[in-house]
Amino acid sequence: MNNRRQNVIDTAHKLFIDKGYQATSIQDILDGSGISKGTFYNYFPSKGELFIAIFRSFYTKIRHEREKLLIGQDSADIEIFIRQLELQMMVNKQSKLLILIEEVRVSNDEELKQFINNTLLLSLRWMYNRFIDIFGESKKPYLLDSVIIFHSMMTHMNHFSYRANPSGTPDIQIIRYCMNRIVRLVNEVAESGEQIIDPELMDTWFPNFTNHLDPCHNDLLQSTTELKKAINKALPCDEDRTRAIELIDFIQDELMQSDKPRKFLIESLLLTLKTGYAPQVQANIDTFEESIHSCLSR
Amino acid sequence: MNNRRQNVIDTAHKLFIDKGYQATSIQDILDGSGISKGTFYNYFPSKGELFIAIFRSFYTKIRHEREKLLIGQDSADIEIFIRQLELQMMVNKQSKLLILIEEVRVSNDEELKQFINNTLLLSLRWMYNRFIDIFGESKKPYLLDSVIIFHSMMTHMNHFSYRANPSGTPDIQIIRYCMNRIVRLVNEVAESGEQIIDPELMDTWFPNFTNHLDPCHNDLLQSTTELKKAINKALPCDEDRTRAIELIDFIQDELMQSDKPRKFLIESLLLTLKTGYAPQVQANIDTFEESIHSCLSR
DNA sequence: TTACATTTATACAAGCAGTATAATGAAAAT
DNA sequence: ATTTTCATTATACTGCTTGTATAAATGTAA
Repeated sequence: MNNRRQNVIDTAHKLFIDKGYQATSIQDILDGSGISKGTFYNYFPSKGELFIAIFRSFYTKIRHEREKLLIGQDSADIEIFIRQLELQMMVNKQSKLLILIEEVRVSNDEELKQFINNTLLLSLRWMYNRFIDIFGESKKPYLLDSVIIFHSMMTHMNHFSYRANPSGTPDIQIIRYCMNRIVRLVNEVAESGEQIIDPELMDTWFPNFTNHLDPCHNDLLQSTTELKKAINKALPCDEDRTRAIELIDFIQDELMQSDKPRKFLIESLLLTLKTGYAPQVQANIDTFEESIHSCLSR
Repeated sequence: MNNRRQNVIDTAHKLFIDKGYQATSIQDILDGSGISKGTFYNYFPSKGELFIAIFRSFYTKIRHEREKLLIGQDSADIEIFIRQLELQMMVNKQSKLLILIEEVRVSNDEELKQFINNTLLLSLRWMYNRFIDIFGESKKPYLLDSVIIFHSMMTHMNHFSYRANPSGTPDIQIIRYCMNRIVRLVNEVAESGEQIIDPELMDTWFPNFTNHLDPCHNDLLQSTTELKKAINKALPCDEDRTRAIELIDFIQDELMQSDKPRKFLIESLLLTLKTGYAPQVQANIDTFEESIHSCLSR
């Protein structure tokens, strides 16, 4: 039953937080959740996949909430971006995801390492795109450098601030501090023309996301982003728009996160989307549908 | 024989670089260096201690070379600091120390983790003191924030630049890029008065370096630094000065790195120092001698 | 040659991830 | 009502890990 499986996930998550991923043996998880070894390996093919299951649930949640904050807002508004970051930090703090990732990022499990690596890169790419929204296309050549610096700044200031005073500095203060720094930094490097890493190279960092994993996922990401942008422009800011975005997010998730995407679900939602909500963005929906079908027929 | 032991260290270092620390089993090291298990545990009490042995040799080297660059120079000169950073990056790159540390920093071995942690903090503290040299005492309240940002910036830009183009951006370019950023940043936060972490708190981050490890080491560090500063001021920039600094460094190392500091060596060197080289800095030498004796009589 | 230290080979303990299998139980289909 | 199906359990097993223990072999210096 799914309830039992979820219980194992929760128990393992607690144990991982308490003792660390490596230090938690499968036996610990069995004892903690009261199941047998057979059942465990019936639920998860390996300890690494269990971790991925934990991680995926939180990360999917973050992605959704994060996009929700953007609906109907000006994507160039820094305050929205700050709210998105705040949300991320909150989820990370409560689930201790970042601490666990640090540990797993260098574990023995090659598959797990690559998964984490990809997720971090995706997170970086999201931030890069948001920086383009905020600082404008003209600053593009300097925004990958800036994002890398911003990300590392946030991570480390957060780490040491927590260490200096566990109950101390509120997240928002660190975010604003880093944001103040990076705004100046972007203008500075744009003016002096200093560039270390060409953003074009970022795509080459996704080794198996674009290669061994279905290339269609890439198309899907592309068309989803485009479609959402179009909808945000075309539709007024109301319930319909919100619903449409939610539909699209659900379809994307089902296709990318699930092993066996439920075709009937997707077909139905797509129909709703086409007829009900968004006749104005027909072209984008067509592209979207195309990439969906190429995903389904892999 | 010491030669055999060193051979084991070298072999292990190679294996660690190739396969990673965790993935390298002791059996691999035995096979690689052609010794038996008994001999291994005769040389090193554990795999973790072997790692520390590897690490320590490189880090000691870095510390020495780094200080040598400062002899007879203006400690506020940014160019000297840049040269010191360049040196560090070179040694790290060639020995892949940083990559290994990343892995070990989150391993199961609690003792090893703490050792690495301490070393990183020492490195941060060194950088903080150098920042005080460079930016002046007046900027002190903002320099810990700045150092944390600078350090994380360097690490990550280096990481991603290597990833984007392994044979690419030379170290010096990244260092200068980060240095340009941080100079502006320091002035910026000093002007606006934004502070996240109070530098006073840094000392509380050394859990067992100041506690379970001899407190005398702290005194020793203090008096060594003071003495070297005094010598740099008092003596002309010649061979005598260089020799004196080298003597001091050797004594400090022998006391802090060796399990059984060779008392006769230290006594002898101290005498040389007192009579031969530095009669002008008697006061400092007295303090130095005091902390040496408190270290020896622990 | 004798005495001592180092090294080797090997067996061992306790732990790990993951596989395999026979027995149990309970719901579902006939 | 009986049989089939399927998840679950307990347990034994493989092959790996770090680290300990020990007797035999080797070298080395007095």
